[in-house]
Amino acid sequence: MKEQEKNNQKDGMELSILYAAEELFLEKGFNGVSTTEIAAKVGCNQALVHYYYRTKANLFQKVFENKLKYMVSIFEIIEDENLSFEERLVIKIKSHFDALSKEPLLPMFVLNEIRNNSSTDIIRETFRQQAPNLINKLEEELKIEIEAKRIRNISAFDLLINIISLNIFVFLARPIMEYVLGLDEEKMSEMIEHRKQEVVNTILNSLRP
Amino acid sequence: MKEQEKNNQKDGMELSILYAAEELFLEKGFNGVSTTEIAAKVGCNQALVHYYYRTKANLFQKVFENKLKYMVSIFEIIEDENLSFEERLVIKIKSHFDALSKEPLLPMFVLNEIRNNSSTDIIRETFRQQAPNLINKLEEELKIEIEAKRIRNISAFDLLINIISLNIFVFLARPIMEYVLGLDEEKMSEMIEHRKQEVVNTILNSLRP
DNA sequence: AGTGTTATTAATAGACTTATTAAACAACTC
DNA sequence: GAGTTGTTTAATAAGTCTATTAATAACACT
Repeated sequence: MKEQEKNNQKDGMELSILYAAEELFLEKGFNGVSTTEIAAKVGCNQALVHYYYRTKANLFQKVFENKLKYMVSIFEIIEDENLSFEERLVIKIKSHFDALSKEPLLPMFVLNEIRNNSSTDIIRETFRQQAPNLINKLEEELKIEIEAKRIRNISAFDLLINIISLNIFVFLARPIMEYVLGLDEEKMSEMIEHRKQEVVNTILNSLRP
Repeated sequence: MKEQEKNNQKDGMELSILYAAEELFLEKGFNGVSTTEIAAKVGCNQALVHYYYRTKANLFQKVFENKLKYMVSIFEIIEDENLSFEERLVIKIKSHFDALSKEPLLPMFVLNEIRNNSSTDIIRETFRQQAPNLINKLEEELKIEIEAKRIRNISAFDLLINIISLNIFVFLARPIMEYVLGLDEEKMSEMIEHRKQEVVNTILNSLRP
């Protein structure tokens, strides 16, 4: 509905299709969406989807690449040298969390499509490009802090996994929580905001020497 | 292959089908598996799947219920009154983690099928039966510890979420890690074992007052 | 206005899926 | 050994999905 008016008019049929596909794939995954459904959402003929993207897999790949890029870009955070390690860490955690808030379906989407081992190559490449850089940087920072006995001994890998685990979960489990806890939209975002702070507390506390 | 010989012979066609379905659904989800594929795995005619379970959805439901039961049963742990809170907590964390190790595909499976909002009723019921009981018990224990200033102030809900988040992630992200880090089977289980200890450390540390 | 190019649609082929049905088969009872 | 019951199979209806094709509409340019 919204996507339609946004881009249909002039330039945009190709993009409209991409955006509609994006939304649907995020919600239901590759197998859960048909090109017919995408066309219906855009309000165009189903053949048009194939006209622009040839195959469904092709279209999906485009969506997936975009999302994956966003997912890893989350971690590229501006480092402010004036701040302490702890202050920088808090910023990292919170901005990671906030980025997920903006795309709450992203974690499930990526994890699930990885399970379906579609497009493993893109994933491998994307992560291999980003992960080592990220970990090495963090490792250096940690070394200093650990040696100064300001935090306990922990590897960058473990710290990163801890942060990601804690940050991601609430978005993965959102549907469960909604009905198990019976939360409405508002209570839900309150809870999410609360979790953000709790993750920060947990991580910081867990790092004390 | 293994399932076939296990149960095909006498009593077992009905169960063979269930087990084959279980394995396939866990691996690929509802949409990713056809009754034809299930039959092929069992080595029987496709109509037989429907003979015993009428519909694919029906069969899936049976599998899902079983898995969901297992998932929540993980938390029903024998409480040893002689142990300290910390000791009991460590046991809980570790046995939760170990249970997941035995069914590493379970978290992804459950989370994903919840997203596809198939069978939301079963989920709601199952969790509503178990969750409050679990949380209340933990809440009581926590109260004592917090009042005695042995741990920081934290809600049972948050602690539970923290534990589950940290424990689950490594199984969700296993496929990613496998190729990103290039780990073989052995290195992988080493890493998993390492993570188990790291989760314990993180949780315990994070609870200190 | 006419011609060539691009965008869009309707129609449909071909592959697969679920589910049903009727018939073949096996096992067991009397 | 004929009949009854329950199990298994082959065949197939009905539907959906992807992808292609041929025909039409829209547009751009001279």
